[in-house]
Amino acid sequence: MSHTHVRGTGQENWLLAMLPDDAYARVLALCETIPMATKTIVIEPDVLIEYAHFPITGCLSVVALMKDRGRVEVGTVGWEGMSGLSFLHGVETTRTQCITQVAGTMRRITRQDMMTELGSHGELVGLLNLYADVWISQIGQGVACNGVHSIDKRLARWLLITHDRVIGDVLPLTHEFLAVMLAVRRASVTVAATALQNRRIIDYTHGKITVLDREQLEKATCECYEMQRASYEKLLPVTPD
Amino acid sequence: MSHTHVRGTGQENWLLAMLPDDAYARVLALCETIPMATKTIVIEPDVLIEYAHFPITGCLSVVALMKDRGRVEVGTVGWEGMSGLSFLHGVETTRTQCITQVAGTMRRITRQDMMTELGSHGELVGLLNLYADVWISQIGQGVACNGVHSIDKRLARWLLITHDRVIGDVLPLTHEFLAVMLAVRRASVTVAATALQNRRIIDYTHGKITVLDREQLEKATCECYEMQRASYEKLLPVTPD
DNA sequence: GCAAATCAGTACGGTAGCGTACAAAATCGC
DNA sequence: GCGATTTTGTACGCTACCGTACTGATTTGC
Repeated sequence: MSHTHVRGTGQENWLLAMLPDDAYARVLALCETIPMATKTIVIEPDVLIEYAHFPITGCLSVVALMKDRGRVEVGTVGWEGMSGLSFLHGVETTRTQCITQVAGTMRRITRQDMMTELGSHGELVGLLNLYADVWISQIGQGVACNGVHSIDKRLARWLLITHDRVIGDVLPLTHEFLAVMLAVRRASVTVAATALQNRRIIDYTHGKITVLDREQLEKATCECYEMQRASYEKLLPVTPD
Repeated sequence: MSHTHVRGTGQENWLLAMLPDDAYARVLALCETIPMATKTIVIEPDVLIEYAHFPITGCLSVVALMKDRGRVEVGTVGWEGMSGLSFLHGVETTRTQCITQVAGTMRRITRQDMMTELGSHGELVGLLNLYADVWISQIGQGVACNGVHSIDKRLARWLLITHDRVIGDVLPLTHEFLAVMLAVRRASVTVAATALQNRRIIDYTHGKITVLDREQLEKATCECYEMQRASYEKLLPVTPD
């Protein structure tokens, strides 16, 4: 494991794992644990949010839908976070879509159970507050990065972020999908990815990108990855392993 | 007033104005009301936040500082909002800078008074929760917009956002400053601004941009302005005037 | 095992925006 | 009012990325 690598255990979502025992038991009893297939839409824009999702493996993507049918990723949610953060703020719809990016196992809780839990006990509220702060930092850095950095660097950042959120070194992602996430042409992704492959930093076959040399990948990206990672570590100290 | 135009009264910050009388009196007693000069830095990255600021007139800008000394605006705070939103989440530092963009009058409250207020009473917490949700929507749309829209459109959006936050139609902004905010060259701003001026949509002399035809300006921008405005209006219903 | 579908490689002209530079115009300090 | 400073106008070659399109490679479905 690289020194800067933050990885989930694949056993439990971080927010849930950090709950004290009694709160954990209480919240877990409200959750359903389900497999989530790629491209499942878990939140539609401006539609009452049905569930909050806590990924254990796999990850979700928060996506802004543009009028011209364009789509741009705003942020990524993995084992460290939750979809439906609006619930924390007492809001039950959002203007962005949330879609499964990498299939995995997730716990989900209904809107009503979530609102009841948040209204009656403070443990989860405290953790979600920390997560909200991190989320704001993340997407703030995303605004800046999308404004000024090249596709090469943004691709590397995106691979690192996803690598942090899956188990293993294989990311089930097509160039087409990456293009949507980075808001660039599919062809641009192919060019950037080919460059990384030629440098033996990644390898890929159809729909599967393998991270070969994470250290070099970190060197190939912009500062934004490090910023984003640091904002997690400030607030979400990783349990020793 | 244009049909889509949301403007402050210049008398009070919206978050404070929406407080019930007793809470308003209590919070106001904790605030200091001060003039704020352009370019005053109110929050430094990773430094303990001293105050939360509630603009009454003028506005603040949240800016990401890049390692190469580049700067990119993440979002804008005016009469509808507050700097130091982290306090809501129990966090006392942030990774972005907050700087005065347009001089004005603001109320400020110390970290300790703010934390005490948030911990002991719920009225302000409720409003800040709504504002946090709006803020997240705003910067999410900013991620998308910076990713895909042209400088022309982004400039128009930025002028509209600022116009919504100042009293009158004169925005005291130089091209140089706008360039930082949009993360583009100063020369690019001049070209885009000149085009708007030729169309009689704006006028400017050194450091002062005047909005002449707001309706056309709205037509010249991308959907992102409308999205951002809508997210305010959903949560912050404007008092009738 | 073969057809259909998906995914990846590559190319080419077009253009938005960059870095840089320099000069003109407006404003400020005194 | 005059020099110094700030702000704006404009130009030029350059690069990254776009839109589009076509081909080839791999996987999937049956």
